[in-house]
Amino acid sequence: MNIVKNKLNQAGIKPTYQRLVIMDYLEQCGSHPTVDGIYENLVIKVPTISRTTVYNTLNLLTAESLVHAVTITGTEVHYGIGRADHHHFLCVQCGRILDIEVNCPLATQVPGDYLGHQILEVHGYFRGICSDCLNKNKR
Amino acid sequence: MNIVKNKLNQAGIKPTYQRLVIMDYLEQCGSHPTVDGIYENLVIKVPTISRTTVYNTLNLLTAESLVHAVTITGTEVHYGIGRADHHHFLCVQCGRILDIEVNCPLATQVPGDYLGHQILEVHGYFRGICSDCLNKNKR
DNA sequence: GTTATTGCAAAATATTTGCATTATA
DNA sequence: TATAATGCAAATATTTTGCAATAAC
Repeated sequence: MNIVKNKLNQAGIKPTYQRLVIMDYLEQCGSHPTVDGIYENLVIKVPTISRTTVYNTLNLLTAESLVHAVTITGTEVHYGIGRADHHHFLCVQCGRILDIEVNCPLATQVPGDYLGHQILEVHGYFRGICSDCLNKNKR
Repeated sequence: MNIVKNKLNQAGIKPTYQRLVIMDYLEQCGSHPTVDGIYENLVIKVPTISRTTVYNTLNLLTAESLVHAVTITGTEVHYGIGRADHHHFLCVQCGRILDIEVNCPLATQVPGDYLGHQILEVHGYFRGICSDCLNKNKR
């Protein structure tokens, strides 16, 4: 929890209790939860927490690049720890989002130039069926 | 307009007047409009058209791969003509979405395998400032 | 003429905003 | 204690759904 506090301090973000638990949950859960997923998990331990604060906090943390937003489903936004210096895989069967590493020619030189356009970010969204679901389907 | 009609017929989709004008608009407009953008443009010429029909039609055309959905903004869904066999660039200044061609190692072998996960689709989302906006900024 | 499509209204879902209360440094 | 963050309620935005009227072949 102190590590999380330091991260917020270093980014110049006031480490309130709510921000600490939200950031800590993101680090611990090991997946890419939605606002509602985060809220539903935290409200058990912190009954006074509100969806508004979860929204506020994630917008702030995203702006400061402590977390990244994943819009691969097209419905709710999912959030992950750290900058989006990797890509994302959505399992269309179980809905899980996995981090994946790919060397995309343009991703490796961001920020870069493409036909006169200045590229600042690259997000690779991969859709398919994860290995767990493939195994379940075989049985 | 007859070309559009043939496309729908070939896909086994009944070519109603609404579907024809929606598909035709997508082909003609040369950009990636939202449902609302399509609706607002068409309702001038076709006052009886409804948002529901635009939603219905785009969901159908997407399922049949005649159009592709672009979720790069994280808010509304944008739509483009044809399969998503290319990637997309969002200008964060003017909001325009451009098609771009990139040879991503994984994209070139879709469907493919990545660490046991079966990849069916790849969507590359690039964010930055388009050449037009860069030029405007210089002046 | 039968079946599928359209379009209205309402519902469902996701996110933002206004503002009074509360907690932080 | 002054300022910023929280959290409730309401508003906004996007998309889906139920169903009666309509159009397609």
